[in-house]
Amino acid sequence: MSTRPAASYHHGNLREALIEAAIDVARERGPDGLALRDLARRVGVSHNAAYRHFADRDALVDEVAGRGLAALTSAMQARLEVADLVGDPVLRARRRLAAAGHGYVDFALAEPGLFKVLFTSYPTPPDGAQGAGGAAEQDPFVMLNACLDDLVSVGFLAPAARVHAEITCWSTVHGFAVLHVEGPLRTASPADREAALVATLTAIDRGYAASTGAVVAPGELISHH
Amino acid sequence: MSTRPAASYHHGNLREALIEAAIDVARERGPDGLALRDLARRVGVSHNAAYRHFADRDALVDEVAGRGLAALTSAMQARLEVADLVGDPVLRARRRLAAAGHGYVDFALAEPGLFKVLFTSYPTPPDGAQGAGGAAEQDPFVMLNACLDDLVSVGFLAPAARVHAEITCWSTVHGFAVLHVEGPLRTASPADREAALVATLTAIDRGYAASTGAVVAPGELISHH
DNA sequence: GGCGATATGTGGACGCCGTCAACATCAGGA
DNA sequence: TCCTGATGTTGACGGCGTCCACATATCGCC
Repeated sequence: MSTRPAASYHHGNLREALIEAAIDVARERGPDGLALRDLARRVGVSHNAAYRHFADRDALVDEVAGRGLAALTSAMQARLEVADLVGDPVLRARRRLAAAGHGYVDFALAEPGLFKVLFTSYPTPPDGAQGAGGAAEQDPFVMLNACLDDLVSVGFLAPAARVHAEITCWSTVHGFAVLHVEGPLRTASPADREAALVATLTAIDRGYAASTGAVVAPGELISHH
Repeated sequence: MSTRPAASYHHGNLREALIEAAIDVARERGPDGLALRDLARRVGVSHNAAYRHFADRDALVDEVAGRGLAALTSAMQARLEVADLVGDPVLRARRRLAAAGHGYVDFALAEPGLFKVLFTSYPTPPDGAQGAGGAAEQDPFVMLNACLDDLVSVGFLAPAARVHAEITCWSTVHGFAVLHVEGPLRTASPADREAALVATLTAIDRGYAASTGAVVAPGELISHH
């Protein structure tokens, strides 16, 4: 009867039920609201039952973080795909970088709980990126590097300025997200937030244009929705 | 006997003792390691004694965050003062912005525990900055704005690019700190970290130079230690 | 078909934690 | 001197993560 994994034994497949409940709680209350006993109570099972599927609380949180990472990746990829519609290769590459950043921040603001959980156990990227196993190719960090490599190959970003650019871009976008999600700027209005984000993405674009002396026109970076 | 506030009554002045113990713990274990009962145990007083001086745990954490903010401010100010020694006004203004960012990141890496506590309760800046009360003038956000205004007045940063620049700079530097202190880049070597930070500060400088077409020479931004 | 190994879930206990309520003790002013 | 308020103590409650012993359902093997 391995064709029906659900609705068997005491609970069914409890592991997945726990994870789904954990995602719900994480979205509402963030990582600190995640409690094994509370989760067990919600699923209708007694405390300690979770220990048959997770070594400890951190293991469950890691699982939620993995799902959150996949969601973040999807959000970024959706943004990247609309940027791909641009005809001009240079503008397309520039829009792709801005889209990746925009998707990153939008996800953080749309799902603050998942975003916080995500960064309680994010895999260290420098090694995990080069795996041939396919899954790593959808990692946000890998996507960012691809965008930057594109910018170099179309001649918008100078190779010398490419060095450490992934750190700079990630830092900017991540800092913007953290400051607005749980930091001192969390009280900013959505309009101010969006304006500041566009200004920030534009500043990065302008800086990279300067590395090759490329000419940029104002307002062409952000797609007119 | 109000001239000797210490060494009186049951404990002396317990409030300060608790705060100092809390700072020690926060430096070692970060905000999650801060427990009222543990602190009381360390100070040699029974649990609940802290409730005569703090409304709840958050109030104590806020106090530690305040001390941490002062320490961050001092670290940044020390960096700013060495940048002030530069003769040329334009280079001085550029170095001041880089120094502010460098000091911010260095503090985060030198005191990761305090840095994390700091951002569990950081005051929202847009209003708190304009107080005439003197204390706000040493706020890091105010210092950053002053650096950016300097860049505009010496003609290095275009007024149009000044808009939202404080958000961009803060985001970049804060994201860099967070990613390296508690994030996915926490395993980076100190050498890589420093190189990436210099590259990031340089990228910001280059981008702002482009706003007015100012000419920059490579390597002149970071002071030769 | 039956039986034992294994996987899964239960109940209890321990020691943390924050917090509230009641009680004890000390300082200083009326 | 004695009362009042500030300060510290003891006890309790519920919640948490985690370990242990026990119960029960499932599956493989004979």
